[in-house]
Amino acid sequence: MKKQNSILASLPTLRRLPKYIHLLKKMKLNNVEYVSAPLIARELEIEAIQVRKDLSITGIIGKPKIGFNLNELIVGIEKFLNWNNKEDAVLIGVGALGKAIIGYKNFKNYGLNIIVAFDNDEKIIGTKVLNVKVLAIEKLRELVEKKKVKIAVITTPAFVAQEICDILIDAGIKAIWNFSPVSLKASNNVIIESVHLSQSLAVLTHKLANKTE
Amino acid sequence: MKKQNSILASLPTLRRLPKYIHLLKKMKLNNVEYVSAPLIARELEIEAIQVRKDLSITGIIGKPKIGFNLNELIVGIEKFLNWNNKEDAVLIGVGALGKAIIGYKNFKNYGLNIIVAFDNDEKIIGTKVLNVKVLAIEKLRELVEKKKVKIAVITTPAFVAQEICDILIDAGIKAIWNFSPVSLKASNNVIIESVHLSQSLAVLTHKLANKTE
DNA sequence: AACTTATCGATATTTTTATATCGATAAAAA
DNA sequence: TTTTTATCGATATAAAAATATCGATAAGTT
Repeated sequence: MKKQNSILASLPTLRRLPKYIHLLKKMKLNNVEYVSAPLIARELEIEAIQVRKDLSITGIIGKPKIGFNLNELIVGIEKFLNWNNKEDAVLIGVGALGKAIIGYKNFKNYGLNIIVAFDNDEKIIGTKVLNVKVLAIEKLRELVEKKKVKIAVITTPAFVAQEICDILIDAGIKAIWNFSPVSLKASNNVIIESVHLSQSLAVLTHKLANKTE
Repeated sequence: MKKQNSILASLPTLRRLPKYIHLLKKMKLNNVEYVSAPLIARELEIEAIQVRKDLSITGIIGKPKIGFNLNELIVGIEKFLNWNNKEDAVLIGVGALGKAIIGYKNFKNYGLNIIVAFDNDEKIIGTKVLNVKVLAIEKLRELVEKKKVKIAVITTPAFVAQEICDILIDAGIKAIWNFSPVSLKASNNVIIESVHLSQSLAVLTHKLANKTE
């Protein structure tokens, strides 16, 4: 039986790819044309061999002594991540975090296009956050079904997150980007990708507490 | 020579610890007294053995057939992460994301106490975001030095992040929680922990594009 | 009180990820 | 044109993390 939601790269590799894109785009502004693995490695403070191995997954091949063509590489990575196809998405929970995500217009370069937001607060329903309309939660299901939206962003308080998740999946959502501090339960043909800020904070606080000097 | 910023647990373990805390605190509300590794594993959809191994690092020992004392475990993990000591922190960049972080009052339970924020926008300098004063960037260095603040949160736009980082380190900051999409450069006795949302999004978009059904 | 059971914690194995090695190649220099 | 050089990409090794195994133990059952 084929594994569901299989990925073609290891998670660590997948997570490094956006770093390469960031760096490459920055270099592009300086009209750099070719970039080598050792150069990228130096900039990002990782090993050259790891860069080469990560990049190999895109199929882009480099030239000895010179490196990789910058544009080819950017396009190759973006294709691999499917960032060339901007997927429509809905966002649920227009609190401070929700607004921040909507405001982060760069996400369009990351394949994510938030077309509409939902909330249950009468005061903001009907308003707009940077061209993104805020609708009542009741309209969520209908819109997702009608527009065949595949991606949802959950930025609600924890206590409603699972409920929203259930509605979304029932309406046909295929992938959820979850910012609520909850382990969402869903059938495993739905992709759940969570950002738990506490995880990152745990690394920081523990390291700080055990600093040697 | 001793390795700098050494940690006593692997990064994957460190990142799972907050998940355990979340679950355990939720269980505590239901007056659960003991919790076993297999039970935690089922809830979080990971392997029991991994839970046991992760928890062993706290030194808390469990009883066969019963499991671990819930309260002991919570306290044990929190101590390990140093979340029992609330460290004062400053936040720089009071945009939508900065406000979201300030508003996330739970961070106090995660050892982080944001005492003051900084921005360069005249319109918000002098105002408050949920009891947190917003001061001018110019006062950053002085305050950090005077109050001996160790942690800073960077939620500025990308193009000023490195500059702010340099000021912070010069003022004596020991750890930076970075939300800007930039690889901050710093001497390696300073802890930099970055939240790059594009990393998480890369995992999601790639998985969605390669979904088998 | 003896037996059964679930889970613990220590040790061993497997899997995954990162790093090292090295011949091949193409650009630049001699 | 030949030589030198830096980097590529394939294969091999090492390190890290996840998972399996198993005797020990204490709660619950007979």
